[in-house]
Amino acid sequence: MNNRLRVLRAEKGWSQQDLADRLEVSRQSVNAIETGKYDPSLPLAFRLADVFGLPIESIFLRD
Amino acid sequence: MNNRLRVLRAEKGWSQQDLADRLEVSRQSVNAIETGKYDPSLPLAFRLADVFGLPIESIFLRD
DNA sequence: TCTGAATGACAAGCTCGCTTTACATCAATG
DNA sequence: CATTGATGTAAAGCGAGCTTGTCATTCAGA
Repeated sequence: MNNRLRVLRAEKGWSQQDLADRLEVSRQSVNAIETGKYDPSLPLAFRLADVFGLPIESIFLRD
Repeated sequence: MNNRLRVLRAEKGWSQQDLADRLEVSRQSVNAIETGKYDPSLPLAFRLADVFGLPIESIFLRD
């Protein structure tokens, strides 16, 4: 799964730690997801959608 | 996470095995997700969205 | 009745998602 | 320089997601 997290986070001007705090996960988790090490769980994907105010399908892309 | 899988599957007239085949997962996984034992991974949630032709957010509900 | 399809559930085992802790690199700023 | 903030990465550990295999129950139909 490809994702647009890095771009979306940059648009908000947030550090990985800022985003991690909003999501209530560790900074390493944010980093691992951004760098494509693994996909987030479904609940975490929903929290990302909420934080960015976007549907899940516009943050994560099939492929 | 609450989900509407049981209803959606019934609308299609599919057995758990039918849905499992389309998703390429085991019948036990479909059953476990329907009965709320755990949430699907994000890639599997995308496959469910594709199979039902619906956005993820209309299949899985925050809660 | 008997059989087969559908469902629910359990166990063991593997990998993935996430944690904490820790260390290294790089850029900017004093 | 020395420091600080942001980022990348790694290791160990735990629970979640998914597998195969198996068994029990229910219900429709020959």
